Amino acid sequence: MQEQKHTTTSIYETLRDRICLLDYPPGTILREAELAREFGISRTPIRAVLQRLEHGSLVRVRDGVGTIVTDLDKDALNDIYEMRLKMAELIGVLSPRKITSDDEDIVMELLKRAKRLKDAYSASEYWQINHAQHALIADLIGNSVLREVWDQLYFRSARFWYQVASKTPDGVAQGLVAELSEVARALHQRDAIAIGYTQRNFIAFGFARLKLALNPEQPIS
Amino acid sequence: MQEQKHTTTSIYETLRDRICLLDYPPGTILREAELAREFGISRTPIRAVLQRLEHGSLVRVRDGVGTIVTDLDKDALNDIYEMRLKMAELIGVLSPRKITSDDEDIVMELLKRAKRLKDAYSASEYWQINHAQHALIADLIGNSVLREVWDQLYFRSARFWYQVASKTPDGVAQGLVAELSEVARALHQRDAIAIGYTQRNFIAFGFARLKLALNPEQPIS
DNA sequence: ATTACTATAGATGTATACACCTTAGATAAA
DNA sequence: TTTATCTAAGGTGTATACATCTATAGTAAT
Repeated sequence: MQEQKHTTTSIYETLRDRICLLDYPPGTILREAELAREFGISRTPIRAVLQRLEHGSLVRVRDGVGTIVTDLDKDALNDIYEMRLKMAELIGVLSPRKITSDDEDIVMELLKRAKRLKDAYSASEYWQINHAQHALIADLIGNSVLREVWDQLYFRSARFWYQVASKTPDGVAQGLVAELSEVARALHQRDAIAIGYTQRNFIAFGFARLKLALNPEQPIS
Repeated sequence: MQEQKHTTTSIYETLRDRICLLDYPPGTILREAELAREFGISRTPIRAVLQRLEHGSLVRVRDGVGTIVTDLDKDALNDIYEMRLKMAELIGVLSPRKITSDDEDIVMELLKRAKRLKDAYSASEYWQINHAQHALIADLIGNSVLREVWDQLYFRSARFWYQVASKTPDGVAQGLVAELSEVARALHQRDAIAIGYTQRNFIAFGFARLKLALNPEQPIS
């Protein structure tokens, strides 16, 4: 179909984003032959990509059936968020890299975009800003292992958070502005620990909203 | 060669252990065709195994060259141990599973074996006891994400520790007895947090010995 | 009507031929 | 002697045919 511009990494990112953006909702069955046709390559490199996605717990490959986009039960969701909270606290502790004024510039630009988002919400724009913020903070992490874990957990939880976001756009846009404002302040003070705690708090906030959205019948007991 | 008893998972574990036990030292080049011949299968499933090992950072696949067993520079080693210390502290915090008397029985058995090891050292026996202890503690971890990270970091650092162990067998055998004794006491008191802190301390102790072994010229400043 | 079995369609798993990439050694020019 | 280039050997990457597994729908027996 396409002009062979695809590399395995780009295909990986494409499929990962489709899963995170719920183009492939949980339970979707991906077929290797179908994907191979779409990207104009054979099944072999597609299989490598799917194995990589499986390693990130985004899909499960089942012999004779297909590659199924994973779902998260309440326990798994709890485990992921519990860990994200703890990892956030480590960001500023494990020898982060030095914060520069370039970092400030980037986050100020994102803040502008987020403020515009409050007036005119766009799901894809929200996603992109979120992504850019994540990339910025991940880049501050000095410890390579922590960065890997931080990254994986972000993509593992993204789509469930995104599901909530699309339901209450006003609230999340406002939340994003608040988050970026705090990050901007912390960057200005060159305070990496504050960055981590900011992340911790907004992850906790997001988790609370997520639980509320998933159990709408149960008020906070 | 073999009678096709191999499954991809068993081959993965075989190669992983060969790397950890330094049968394949860092820098070793693994060739897909060679491995395929050894296990009596084609290159295709071998490639899947090697990709899995690459995800665990035990090898790097280089086009046109081969699959190279990774080495660790000082920074990477630091990052891994820094994280292991922090993960250990979380073991007892993130809702561990209930400790039973079965756990006690297992560790007491391991302790007996470790004590015998002090008289007659055997590298493979040391390795097996260490493995069993790791499996026992990993099984106590309630949070599935933490368990994954804990597991991966264990295998990622194992061979470097093992390298030191083979040089000073007496010290490590004695250290293993001390570690298992503390674990036994913590298990007896049903104190999961103590388990985590015990692990943290022995990891720190091991890291100090590791650094000493890697920089023998530099005394502790 | 229900249940157990069977056949079949379609998916992933595997084997293999070929394409492309990397590197070392040979070779020729300076 | 040194250096630059070329060539060939041997590695991983890809395409494709075939083997095997799974689930479903149809069919026959109870």
